[in-house]
Amino acid sequence: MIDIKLILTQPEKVKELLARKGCDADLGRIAALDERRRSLIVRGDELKKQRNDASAQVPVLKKQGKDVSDIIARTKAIGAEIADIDKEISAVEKELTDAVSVLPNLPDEDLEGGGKENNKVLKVFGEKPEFAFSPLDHVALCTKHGLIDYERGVKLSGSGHWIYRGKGAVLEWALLNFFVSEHLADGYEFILPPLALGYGCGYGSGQFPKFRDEVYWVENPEAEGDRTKMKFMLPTAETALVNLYAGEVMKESELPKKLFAYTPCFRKEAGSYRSEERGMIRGHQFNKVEMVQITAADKSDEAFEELVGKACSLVEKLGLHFRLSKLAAGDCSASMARTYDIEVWIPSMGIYKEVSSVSNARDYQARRNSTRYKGADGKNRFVHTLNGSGLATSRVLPAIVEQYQQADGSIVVPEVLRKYTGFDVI
RNA sequence: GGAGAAGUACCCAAGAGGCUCAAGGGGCUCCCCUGCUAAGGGAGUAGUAUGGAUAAAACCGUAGCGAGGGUUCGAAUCCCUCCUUCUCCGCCA
Repeated sequence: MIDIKLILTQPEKVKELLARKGCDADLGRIAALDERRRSLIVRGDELKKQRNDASAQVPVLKKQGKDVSDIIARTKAIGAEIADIDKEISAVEKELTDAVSVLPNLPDEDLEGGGKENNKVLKVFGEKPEFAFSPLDHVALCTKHGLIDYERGVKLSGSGHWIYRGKGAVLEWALLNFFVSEHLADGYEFILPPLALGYGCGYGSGQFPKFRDEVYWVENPEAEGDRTKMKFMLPTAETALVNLYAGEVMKESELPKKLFAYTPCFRKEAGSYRSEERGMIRGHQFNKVEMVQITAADKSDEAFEELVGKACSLVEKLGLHFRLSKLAAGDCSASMARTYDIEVWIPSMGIYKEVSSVSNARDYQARRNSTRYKGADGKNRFVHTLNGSGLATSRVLPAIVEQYQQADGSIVVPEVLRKYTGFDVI
C-alpha cells in the first residue's frame, strides 16, 4: 500500500510514477475521501469528549442525590449522533483503504515506463552453447531418459502437472539441496512454512485482491464462499515469508532478517498457454526456493544487490548461460518498486526464460501487513521487504538438460550437483 | 471432532457497570544512600494508532483490557460471534 500521506502531499509525482506502470489513478477521489474522513473524526472526537465529560458527572451527582435525568437524556442524544458518525467513518475508511490498496506500488524513479519492450538487459553471463548436432528439447530429453513422466502426471492430476521420477527426481532434489546449502552458507535461515495460507497473507503480500482467482482455494463449507475465511495454496513462498512478522514491531538490531524457504508453488495460471511453453516451463505446481529479506527502511538497496548477486551466482555455479534484465515499470509485479529478472537460455525455444525474479517491495507490503521496527530514534517504521527466487528448480532443470546435452544423447550433470546426485551423467 | 477453562501493558497479576479514562508486584530506566559481584530508599514506566494545534516540539483530544459486533448516559466488567492457548476425551499418519 502506498503511503496515503504521499498521495495527499505529492499527487502529481505519484500520478506520474503510477503512469509508468500503466496505472491511471483517481487521486482526487482519494484526497476527497481523506478530507471527509478527517472532518468526521474531528466532529466525532468532539462529541465523544462531551459525552465522556457529561457521563462522568452522573455518579458524582447521583451521590449528591441530585436528579441526573437531563444529563442522561442529553448524552443519549449525543450517543446517537456518535453512532451515526462512527458508522460513516468506518464506511469512508473502508472506501479509502480499498481505493488506496488497489493501487500498485510506485516504481523506483530510475525505472523506464512501459512494459516488457522497455526491459533492459544489464549483463549476459557465459555463452550460448553451440551444438555440433541437432539438439533435443527438454521434453524429448526428459522423456527419453525417463526423468519426467508427463503423461502420468496428466493422468493423476490433469494438464499442467508432471511427475519427476528416477534420476529426474534425484536431479530436481539435488538442485534443491544445492540451493539450500548455498543459502545456509550465506547465513540465511531455512523456513518450511505451511503450504495453505490464510487470506491475510495474500493481502499482505499485495497479491490479493487482484490475483485472488489465480490461486487454488481450499474448500471449506463453513466459510460459505467467504474467501477471507478460506485458505489457499501458496503461489510462492514469498506469500508466507513476507508475512512472517506481520503485526509485529521488531528491534532494528534484529534486522535484516534473511530467510529462505523451499516450497512447491501452486498456480492456476488462468491464462493462455503458448504451445512453446510445453514441458515444465509453466505448470500448476512447481518447486522453488525463495529468498526473502526484511530490512530497515534505509538498507533495502544493499539487500537488493545482495539478492541479485546471490541469484546470479547460483546460475553461474550451475554453468548455465543466462542474462540479467532490469524490468521496466510496467513489467514489475504490482507490489514491487523494482525487479531484476534472471533469464536462462532455453536452446530449444531460442529464448531466455525467467528462473529468478528479484524484487524490492520497499514498504508496500509492510504497510499492508503492518510489519514494523523500532528505529534508533525510538520511532516505529515500516520495514522493507525483498524477495528473489533462488531458484525456481522446475525451470532450471529444463535449462540444464538442454544446455548440458551431448551428441550421444546423454546429459552431463553440472559439477556442483554431483555430490547430491551421486552420478555424473544421465 | 466433543467437553471444560483462560486471554488485561515487557512479564506476573488485581479487577465483577461509575471513587480504575486499569491497582499491586517483577523487570527495565533514572536519581539518592552506600562503596565496589551486596543491600536499602525514591521517581518514572501504555506502548501504539489516530485527529487537532505547531516551523518543529511542548500541548489538547479520541481510540485501546485477544478480535469484531451489541446492550447502556457510561463496559475490562453484561450479551452475541469469531480467533488463539491450556486441560481432558475421541479419532488418526
